[in-house]
Amino acid sequence: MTTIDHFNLRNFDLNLLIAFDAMMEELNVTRAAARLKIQQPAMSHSLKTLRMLFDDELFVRVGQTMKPTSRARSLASRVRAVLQKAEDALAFSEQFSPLTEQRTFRLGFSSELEVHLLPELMAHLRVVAPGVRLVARHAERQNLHALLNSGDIDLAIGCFGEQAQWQRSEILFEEQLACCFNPALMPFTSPIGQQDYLTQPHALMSFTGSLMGCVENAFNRAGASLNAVFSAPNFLALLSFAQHSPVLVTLPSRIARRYGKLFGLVLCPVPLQLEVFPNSIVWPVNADSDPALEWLREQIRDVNQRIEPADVVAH
DNA sequence: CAGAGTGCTGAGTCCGGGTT
DNA sequence: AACCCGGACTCAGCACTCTG
Repeated sequence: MTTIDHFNLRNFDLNLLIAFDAMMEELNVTRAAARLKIQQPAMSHSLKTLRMLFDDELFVRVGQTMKPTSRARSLASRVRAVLQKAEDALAFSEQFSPLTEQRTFRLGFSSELEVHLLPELMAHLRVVAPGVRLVARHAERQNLHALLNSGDIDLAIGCFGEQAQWQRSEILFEEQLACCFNPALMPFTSPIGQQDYLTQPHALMSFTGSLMGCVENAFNRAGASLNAVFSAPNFLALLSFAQHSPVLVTLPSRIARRYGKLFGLVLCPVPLQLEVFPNSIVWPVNADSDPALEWLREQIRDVNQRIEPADVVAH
């Protein structure tokens, strides 16, 4: 491999080569300037510098055109080759090959997505990328930034609220709430009326230690308050509780639909106009250029779409 | 008269010296 | 070693002059 004299290159403005190439293309200072999106005097200044550096006129005015000198003509092909190589180098990006890649991804999931999305995602990855391994971590609003910041996870999926400036995110799906109850223990049938919904005892998911958890603001904005008697960070505990007690469980509609029946519960829409909860893929900005993570985000979108194409609970 | 070249200016960047 | 500051330098644009 040949060495590069960085000191000499440091003192040579490589933009001058671009100006030279544009002049060779246009043979006109004004048009060459327009090509580089600069004003004609700036191009003229560059030409003056090039003339000084190469100790040659390079282009001489003959009537209405600028004729290249023999020195300029001999430089032209070499300058073009340099610029072409630079362009190729900048356009190059590392390719990611799912079938041959050996890599461990570390993903953060909110608790419901751990069971709802992760198994299907892993099953899918085993087929399309057999060399890929996955380490799942539990991620919630409270620890998301720390996990991403420390590099403990490559990306996270869930309902996390506002992202930091050094993070990127894309909405994967918008979640609605639904409720479940054991019809044998409750004095009504599905669909439940608003009055019953607001007065009956409730169990909710919460990661904050409060009874209402992250849905509290949504209910406040809807002008409603629930009679919350139980909260847990795990939806299985809520469903199991509702199986044995006369209580309403309000939780993400995907979870309610998929697991409610397993606990002998009936599903019904929440009889309130509540906002939706955006669930996003979140990753650090510095992972933007990683083709493997870009590929993984695409797989997550695909798997999510396959699991639940239309995530709607009818009101 | 169209287009190239020049002088001047402002904005941005670099760099070296002083200070903490 | 890190930070700050002021002077020097670079670059591009404006206004104008020059030239073929």
